[in-house]
Amino acid sequence: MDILSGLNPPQKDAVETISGPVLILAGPGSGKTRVITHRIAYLLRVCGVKPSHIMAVTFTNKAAREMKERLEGLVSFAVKGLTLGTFHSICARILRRDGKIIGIESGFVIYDDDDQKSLLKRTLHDLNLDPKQYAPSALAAAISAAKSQLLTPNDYYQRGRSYFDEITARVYEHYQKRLQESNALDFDDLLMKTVLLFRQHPEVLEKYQSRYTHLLVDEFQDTNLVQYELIKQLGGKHRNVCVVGDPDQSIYSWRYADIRNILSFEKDFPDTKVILLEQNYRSTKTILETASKIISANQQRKPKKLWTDNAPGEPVTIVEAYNEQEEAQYVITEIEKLVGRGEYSLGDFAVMYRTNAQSRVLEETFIRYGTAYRLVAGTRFYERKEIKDIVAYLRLIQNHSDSVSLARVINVPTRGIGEQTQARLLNWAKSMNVSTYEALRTLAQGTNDSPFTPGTAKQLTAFFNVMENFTAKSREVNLTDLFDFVVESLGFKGYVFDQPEGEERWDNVMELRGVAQEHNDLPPPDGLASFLEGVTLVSDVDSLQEGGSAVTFITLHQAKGLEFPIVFILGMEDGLLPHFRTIDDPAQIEEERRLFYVGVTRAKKKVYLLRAFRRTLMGRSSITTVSRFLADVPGDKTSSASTGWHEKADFSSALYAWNRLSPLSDADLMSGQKAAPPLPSTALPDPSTSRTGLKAGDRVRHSQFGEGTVIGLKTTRDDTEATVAFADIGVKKLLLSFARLTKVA
DNA sequence: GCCTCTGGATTTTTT
DNA sequence: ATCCAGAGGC
Repeated sequence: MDILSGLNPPQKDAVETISGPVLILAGPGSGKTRVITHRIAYLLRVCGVKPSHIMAVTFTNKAAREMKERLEGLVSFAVKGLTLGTFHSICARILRRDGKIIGIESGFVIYDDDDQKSLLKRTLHDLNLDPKQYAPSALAAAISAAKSQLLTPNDYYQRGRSYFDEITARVYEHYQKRLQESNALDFDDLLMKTVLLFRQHPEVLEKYQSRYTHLLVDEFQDTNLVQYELIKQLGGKHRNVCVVGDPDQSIYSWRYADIRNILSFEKDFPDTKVILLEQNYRSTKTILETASKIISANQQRKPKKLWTDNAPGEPVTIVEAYNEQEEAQYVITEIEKLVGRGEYSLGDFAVMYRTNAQSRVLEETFIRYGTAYRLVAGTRFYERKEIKDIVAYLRLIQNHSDSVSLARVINVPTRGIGEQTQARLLNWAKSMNVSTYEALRTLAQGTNDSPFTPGTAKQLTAFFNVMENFTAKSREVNLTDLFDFVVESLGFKGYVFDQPEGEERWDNVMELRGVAQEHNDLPPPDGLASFLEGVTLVSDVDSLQEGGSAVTFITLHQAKGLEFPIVFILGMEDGLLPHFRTIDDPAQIEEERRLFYVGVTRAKKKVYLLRAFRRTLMGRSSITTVSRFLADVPGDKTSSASTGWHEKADFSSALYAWNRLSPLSDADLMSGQKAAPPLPSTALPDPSTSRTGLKAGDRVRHSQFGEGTVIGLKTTRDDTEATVAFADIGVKKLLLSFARLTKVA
């Protein structure tokens, strides 16, 4: 049987044990993804299970997409009807179909963190609470914590101890009311409401339980209580539940993931078969042994014995740079050296770090050297204002109750509806006990009982008519036509162009149009719905395209599940890794160590661990402390390198003391003591090359615009903008982080 | 009602 | 260092 060939005995076991609960404990690089895809293929091809009876849950949409591709490669036909996605996207689907019974309209919108924050602010305002005293972010965290433990506002009242708990309970309750009014759910609601739906309506649960005869859950160590509850509910009938995880890679406890789910699983499913995948196929012996040493420093864990047949390979290189600029320079120099030898290409390298802020220096340095890179996250496309505005219009079209979107767009582009008017409108709607949108309708129908002057009433009515017009259109035409209609009716182009970097913003809008186009084959209302869902539930890694000719910059968290031939881990300093916010809690330190472990085990061939002697954080430069984790890295597996600043500085110890005492800037200290940076800053930005490996003159292809020639590249704060001349469309400026430009030979 | 300026906060990780 | 919210001027 070809589905089983090439698997080792425990892998084979994991694929073939399809009845009853299975817990697969899979070490890094042990072929976990392979096992999952083969298992599904086995179910389909050998056991004759229908795709529609299988649910597979992944951590990211990207993982889901890749799994589908690999699966289809294996079974060599298109798999239709399989339920495959993240917990969030699967729950959204369930609630759209069956949420009505617990008061969720199928057209609900999903509020992201930004929307959540807006709504919380309004809630605070309603409750006469000072947002300075009760930080919306802290309340959001508390509410999210509550929801992750299935606590309703009522439960919260009963648990409340401190004054802050009391406040939180009140805010939570009111916030939920506001969400309900807006027909909106936040991320945590997607999970929690699904569990509640199943609890309150066993007949609905029964429907799903019967349908899904086989359940698979990846990254089980990072599930929270609600997700685990869902697994128990859905798998409760057939009990063919297979969960795959690695406690040593649990790094999301701050998102209320709970390792104890692994222990609970064996208790809740007493006949669980446990399968260990311990052979590593990814890394060299040196890397695997180093990683094992690191993780065995954790007290709260079960020891396990990972092994590999791979060659010993090269030592782990530990580097001490002078500061973060030099740290980045070392990375580049090393990469250029290895690429120069022809052994590796840029796509083989990943640079990993604890905090997103660390990517900045990397970017600056890579831009200066003209080395191609790609940053995961950073520029979050969907967080741009012009994008959020359009999306808010589209959301409001789908769901007139969406108060956050309404508030966002009612005066965009400016139509003379200011804060006063908006506050008055909210109050008026409240007094009539209708939604804001319905209040507008009343006004438009010509009531003489409104609190507005005729002029203001006219403005509001105009806005209402615009929305009605959009809504009518949305029922008739496909998504891009609707998109164009909205954008044109609003005069959005002119509006956007009047703002700084207008052209760039406009091109972003056009990129969004390109995304909309992908939903065009669905009939009118569905296209909009599926587009909006995709827009909210995407994550940053989802857009990462592996390989290619650029170095990957990525946080340690995002790196989970990925692999690269060569990995650099930056900022091996106490305060960064482990992060200073975790340092007084041993449990959290252990999680930081797991994070480090995840980073190291991403590497196939070689690992570099870097630290800086001095580092500037939040505007303050100070001398660092070596990460305590380096003490766990076995000395016989490492080699040290230096960027040479010790030797170049003749009085390094004096310099050290001086640094401690003197408030002089880095520039003062470094003059004459350290090699000058390779290029003066006036040489940036280099117009002829970009971090994506494109240069002026290259032929490229764009999904919408067709083929064109790059005529210029400009690096902005967090992105590269390419100016491309397209044959049919003319000259366009495109953001490379988003526009999928492929080079044509 | 809208725009600009300034002081204050802010940075851990994300579906 | 950078971003955001609130205050004050037009």
